[in-house]
Amino acid sequence: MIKTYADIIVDITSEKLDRSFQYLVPQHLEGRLQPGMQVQVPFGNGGRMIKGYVIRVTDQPSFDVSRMKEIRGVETGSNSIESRLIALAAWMREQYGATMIQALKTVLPVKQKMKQKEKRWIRLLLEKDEAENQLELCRKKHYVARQRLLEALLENDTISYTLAMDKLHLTASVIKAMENTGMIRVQATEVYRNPIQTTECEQTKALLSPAQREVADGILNGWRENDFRPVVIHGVTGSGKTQVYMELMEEVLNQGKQVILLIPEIALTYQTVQRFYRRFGDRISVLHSRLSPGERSDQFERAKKGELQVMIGPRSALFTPFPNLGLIVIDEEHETTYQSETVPCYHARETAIERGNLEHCPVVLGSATPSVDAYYQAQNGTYRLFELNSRYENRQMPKVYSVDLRKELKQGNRSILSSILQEKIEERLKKKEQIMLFLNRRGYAGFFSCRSCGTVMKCPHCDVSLSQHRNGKLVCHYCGYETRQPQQCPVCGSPYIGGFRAGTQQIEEIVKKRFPQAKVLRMDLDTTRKKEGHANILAAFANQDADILIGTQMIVKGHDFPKVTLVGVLAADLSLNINDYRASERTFQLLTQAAGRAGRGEKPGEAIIQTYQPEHYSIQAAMHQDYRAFYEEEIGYRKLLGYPPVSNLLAIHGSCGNEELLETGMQYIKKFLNRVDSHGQLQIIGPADETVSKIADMYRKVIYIKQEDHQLLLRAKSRLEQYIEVNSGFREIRIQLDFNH
DNA sequence: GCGCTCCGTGCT
DNA sequence: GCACGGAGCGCT
Repeated sequence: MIKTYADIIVDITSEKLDRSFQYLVPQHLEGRLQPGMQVQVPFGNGGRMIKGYVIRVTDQPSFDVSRMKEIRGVETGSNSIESRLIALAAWMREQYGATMIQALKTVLPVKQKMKQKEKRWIRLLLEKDEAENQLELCRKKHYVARQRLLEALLENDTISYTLAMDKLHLTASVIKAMENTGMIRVQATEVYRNPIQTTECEQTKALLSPAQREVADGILNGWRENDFRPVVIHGVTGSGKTQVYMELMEEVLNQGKQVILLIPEIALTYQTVQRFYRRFGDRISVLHSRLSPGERSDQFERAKKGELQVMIGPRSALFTPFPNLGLIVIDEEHETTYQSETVPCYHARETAIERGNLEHCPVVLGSATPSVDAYYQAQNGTYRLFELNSRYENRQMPKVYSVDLRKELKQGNRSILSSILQEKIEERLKKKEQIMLFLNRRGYAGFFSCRSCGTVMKCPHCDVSLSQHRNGKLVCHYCGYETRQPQQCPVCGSPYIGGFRAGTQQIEEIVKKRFPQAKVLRMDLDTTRKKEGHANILAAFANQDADILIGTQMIVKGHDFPKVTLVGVLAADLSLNINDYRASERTFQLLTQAAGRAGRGEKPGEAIIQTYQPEHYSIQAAMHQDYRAFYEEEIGYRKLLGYPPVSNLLAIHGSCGNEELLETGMQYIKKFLNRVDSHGQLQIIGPADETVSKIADMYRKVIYIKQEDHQLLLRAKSRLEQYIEVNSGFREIRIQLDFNH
């Protein structure tokens, strides 16, 4: 019989203990222990019993067995929210190649490191006039300390204890004495701050259209028949998916369960939240990136205690510790922001589905342009598919035209605005309707180059070109390197050196020059940097303080401007040229979403897509607003080349300051993989330079492995992880594994 | 997080 | 020479 060992994370919130400890598995627990289970283990010199969570069971000890202690017992009610979330973290670790600690940190609420020094408050117990009498009394008796405190309390009936001590120079004895007289009370309440501030609101309930009703009923009927497969709602832009979500949420809430609603951060605006608030009242709370870790964990704490029923937020809201989770909704499921950029690089959609599995709760994915991954699963029956094919109240879909910029150039128009677009803008301005101009900046850097020899100014630390900023500086977007704009080419000395014009600022200038009568707003990183800048611009445009809104991707996400009847996409195909198998998918989604901004009010809308590749299928499909056509074309291409979702793709990213060391390291990995893969089942590609081959002086290389069988790939991944851990040669190289990203 | 060790301080 | 206590270490 082989002995088994368990890696345990102890339940002590301290940076120092943020790693696993290995324990012996006693005979009676052998084979019964599962990751995520809660156990009792002796810890520390005193052998004091504490809670721990199993994160891995293995038959290979990685610690001196003679010094190892034994697991004492399994928690009987080992089904707490925490253990379910830890099981989710274990899955994330396995799936996305992270350490358990990294996974746990993303999943569990950040408990405050400062041992929540119970913040104490002093509260005035007296009525105002009575307090003033007391104050007068203190003045007479020259009780200066009491006087100061009363004055402060009259202004603000609760003040923090520490503030009273420091600012008002009081001593504990004074406060104690006053507390004994019954004038004040010292209390240690935790004050939760609800990030939503709103006025009283009636709980409104919009009637569903027949199409929405049908979708909602279809989904609910499935649940009643215990069909808990994930659901994809493919609803065209403006079809009112939100109302369907609300209907489903209502049903789940009525069963006494809780709901998580994920929204891309960029769409998480006051208006969106208000809509849900109006329907569900203060049972909801919102997470967003501006919340401090403390405020965030407050919200999680409230959710755990059952004070909240609905959590709305970006991908991190997925880990809300609801005791009885009944539904997870992911709006705009195709959005790239659901992919985490930091380790573990989890995808909220996949992780939500796993959490759904663990908690037996359904997951609903909604989008006007479903991700190819989700739609593929819906096609093969793993997910259920529902469609909303027309807009709410039968509003018309926008008419979409494409303009071939090559022809435009032949006809002598060198402007970024095609003649048709200029005409249409003119027309809308006359009719006092609004226009959105969308610049697809993905894959584009505002580079600065020499017109004579073609030298492009590059960052000395990264393999990217520098972008030109208005302040006369060139900036690297990867490492923040800055330099003055040179007056002449550093290579050939030519004075004809300058920025490649295509940024939003330049477009703003061009548009202002061409349409001097129009009021123009620009939304990009520069204009939204200020706090609330983002919301201010959107509000101004919604108020019709401007005729034209110019911006990058951030203007196309989910905003509803009823007066917009024309959307112009200035250079549709910039994102087609990036080196990524999802480039076509991203382009199609962006174009469809952008076009979908037009005609959301009473008047029908139009969209103009300017492109150099009008024949490309993702542009064709976006023009005809035909998702199916796009999907069929795209899935064929993915099948042919072995990309997800048809096949699985594991990326092994390596980065290192020493290029040679990196190359040999990556070659070793390749050799190892070839050894493991004795049957030649893995398709190993690389090592090759990353698209950006150097960032902040760290060279970057990548190996891709393609394999249809997910399990087979997972096995190769864990073998590789062990190999890297054991071989000290990899200490200098940062290796990051990434699944289907 | 908590008990244990180590070392400085101060008293005998 | 020893008792006390604060800081910091390590826990499987």
